[in-house]
Amino acid sequence: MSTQVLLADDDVELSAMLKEYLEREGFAVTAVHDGEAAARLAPGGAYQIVVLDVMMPKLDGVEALRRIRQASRVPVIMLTARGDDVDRIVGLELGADGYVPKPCTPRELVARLRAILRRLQPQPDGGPLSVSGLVLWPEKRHVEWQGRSLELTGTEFNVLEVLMRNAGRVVSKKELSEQALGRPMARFDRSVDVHLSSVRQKLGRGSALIHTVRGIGYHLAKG
Amino acid sequence: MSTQVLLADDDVELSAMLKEYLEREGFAVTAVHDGEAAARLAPGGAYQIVVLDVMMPKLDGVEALRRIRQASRVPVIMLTARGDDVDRIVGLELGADGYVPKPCTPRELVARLRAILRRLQPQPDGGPLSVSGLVLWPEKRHVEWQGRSLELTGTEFNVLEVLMRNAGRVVSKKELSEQALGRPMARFDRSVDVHLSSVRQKLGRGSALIHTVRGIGYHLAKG
DNA sequence: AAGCGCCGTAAACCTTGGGTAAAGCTAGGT
DNA sequence: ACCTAGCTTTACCCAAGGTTTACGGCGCTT
Repeated sequence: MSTQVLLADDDVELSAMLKEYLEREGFAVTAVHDGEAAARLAPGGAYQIVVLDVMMPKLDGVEALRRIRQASRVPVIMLTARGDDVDRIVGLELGADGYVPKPCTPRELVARLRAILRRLQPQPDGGPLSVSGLVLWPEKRHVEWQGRSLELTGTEFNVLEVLMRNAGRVVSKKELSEQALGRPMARFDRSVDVHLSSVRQKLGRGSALIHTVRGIGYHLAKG
Repeated sequence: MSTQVLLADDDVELSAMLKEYLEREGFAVTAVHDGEAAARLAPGGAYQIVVLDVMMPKLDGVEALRRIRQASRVPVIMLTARGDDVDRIVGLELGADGYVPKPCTPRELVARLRAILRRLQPQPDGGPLSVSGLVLWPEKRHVEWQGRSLELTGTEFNVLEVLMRNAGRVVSKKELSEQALGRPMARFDRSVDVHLSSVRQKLGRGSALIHTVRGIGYHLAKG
């Protein structure tokens, strides 16, 4: 089974060329030409990796990435103008897994794709996470607490997933903001607190599992 | 051979304190107090790592970094005002290798230095500290005494960590204030005493491990 | 033994951070 | 255009915890 790639770039000719090259290299490529389509298709689970051009009509790459991250942790590579470090930084903070300066040769892109995929392989994803009575299926976006299904919103789910992936250690609010909300934490930003509060409410008695570490972040008890 | 650090910060007192601490941690420190000197010395190859305050006379840290990067890839850590994401972004864009929010404890800075150096040239570090029945995990901010978890506040944890890192020798109250509270000790300042008192209470019988050395500081028994 | 300075610690004080309800704001759906 | 779900911001309150104060005790010095 070949690797499914979602390629989002508004330059139709360039896309075609990259697609052809990638397919010759053994990838299966779906090409779209605006950020909206990318944001719609990427989280569906059909793709192992997503390539996003930063400059795109309707929705630019950064905004598309933000939306994707609200629903999915699929690996994303950003294509940025060469030397545009700001886009690069913003992208990485929003949770991009890599970037490639543009213009680039198809070979550079493939090398980067392979590097990212190799780096992410060792994590045997896909199985459910299970921590002290909580069971979470990342792809199904479904959680259960002591066998009962929890009705969480997208962000609440992300918050809980990050905590479960790091069960047993303190996760800083900064990390939670970046990984679960997909953006750097700002001063006076209470969003993480509020989502966490909601998660606790929905957990009911189980809320005791999540321990506040004042001035740092939160901690999900393991074991 | 110890690691050569170039420290650039215009606050002379703070520099002296950081220098003292870094030297006790095994670094060799050269301190300068403006960006011009930093930019002149940093690229020479004499230093393994450079710490730059963003706010400095003559040449600010960002500009100094820019000049350094024209001539050298020496690792650079920026000291930025807490929460100033703009400086942070600009710094990273220009090729800084890390940043530390200010004010920070010397311990935070050292941790960051070690992290950067480790990332750039793999050196092991970071396991739990273990001293006569106490086990402390710095990253998890968790301590156990004879297998039982201790519920310490942030500062109490810092105090105990400093004592454990220096187990077997007397640690002065001045050092404790600087390293655990992150500020120089003032006259009539009893804060260290009070935190230490709390730690002892929570240690219960184990409080016997910590000896008061009248007129100097405290001593945590090793072995 | 008297005096002084240092320490232990309880308690007052005060600042900061977190919980959470509710208002504000989008984006998507109908 | 309106409605709705859900994320963010705001606002208020309370609690945690850091610092300062106060006082009592102990030890060293003379």
